[in-house]
Amino acid sequence: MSQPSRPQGRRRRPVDPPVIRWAEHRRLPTAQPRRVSDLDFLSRLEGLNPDIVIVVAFGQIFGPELLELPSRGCINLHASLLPHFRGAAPIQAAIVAGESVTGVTTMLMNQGLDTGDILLQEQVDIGATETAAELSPRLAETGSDLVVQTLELVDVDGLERRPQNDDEATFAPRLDRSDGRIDWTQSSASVFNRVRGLIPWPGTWSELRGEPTKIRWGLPVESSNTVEVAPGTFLGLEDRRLVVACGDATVFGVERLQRAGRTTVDAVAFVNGEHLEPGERFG
RNA sequence: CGCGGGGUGGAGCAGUCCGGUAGCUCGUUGGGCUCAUAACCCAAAGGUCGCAGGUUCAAAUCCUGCCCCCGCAA
Repeated sequence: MSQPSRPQGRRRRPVDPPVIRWAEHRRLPTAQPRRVSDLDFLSRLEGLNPDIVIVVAFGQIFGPELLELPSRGCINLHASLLPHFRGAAPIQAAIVAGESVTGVTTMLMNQGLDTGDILLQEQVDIGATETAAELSPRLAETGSDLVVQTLELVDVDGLERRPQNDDEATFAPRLDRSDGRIDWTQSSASVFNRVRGLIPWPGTWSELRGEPTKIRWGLPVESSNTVEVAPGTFLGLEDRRLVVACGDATVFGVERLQRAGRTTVDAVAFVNGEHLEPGERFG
């Protein structure tokens, strides 16, 4: 069961979610309810008389009828160490926040947003330069193991449920394109966390000469030029990096960037092609 | 038929509206300068202007068709 197939890509063709393709390939029954509260869908599910329902990255809110349908409840795998980073984008939020550790959690679902009692939890380290694109599959791997463990414990009634401490809750709301806008007044470390946390989507960008320019990759660099200039100011090319002033007297070295409609290029090519001069500002 | 941008020496781009010798910043090669250099100076090589057809005395530029890449959108 997954979300309805939605138009995707440049041609706007409806594309089946991967889970649906996987299941159909194996001749397994599928369902793609527009809303899980649909009566048709609920009655179909009821007919299966499920013991348990496993939910991973599904994106729809479950109503009480559905939550109470399986005899042993609905279990959700969430890609964070709850109660931290409740919500739609926990992986990205952990990186953007500069965390060095995150993890996966299985919980017994209730009506709140990722507020159910915790069943099992496992930590996963975040690499110092790791991107969300790299961390996601690692969490998926650990998470799938955790789901299996959880089910094994359910089988022998060996699960303990631990309520979440709501006072420690933080939130990771659904991302959109505006989250990718770089705030150069932040430190270069924060800029870096955003750049790597939002790969591959929505990506980070900044305005240059009135047009959005994607900042594909870069690193905080040593400040050889601590002069007081406005954040976002292009300081020059250093070590093949496009050096931009950030907050707290730090500087960020952009390595790859992309203008709208153009391909991604390295910093040297960008400066050559755009005839970018020191003093120009990103914003 | 979702909206839009692009394809020009090895790289990134300008030139296309308004047809008339292929241009810029780099890179490469050779030479010079220097204690030395990725710095500086001089010179050179390197391009079927995505493909095909059409219009024209003349097409990167105008017209038609096709191929490929990308941004937005999810």
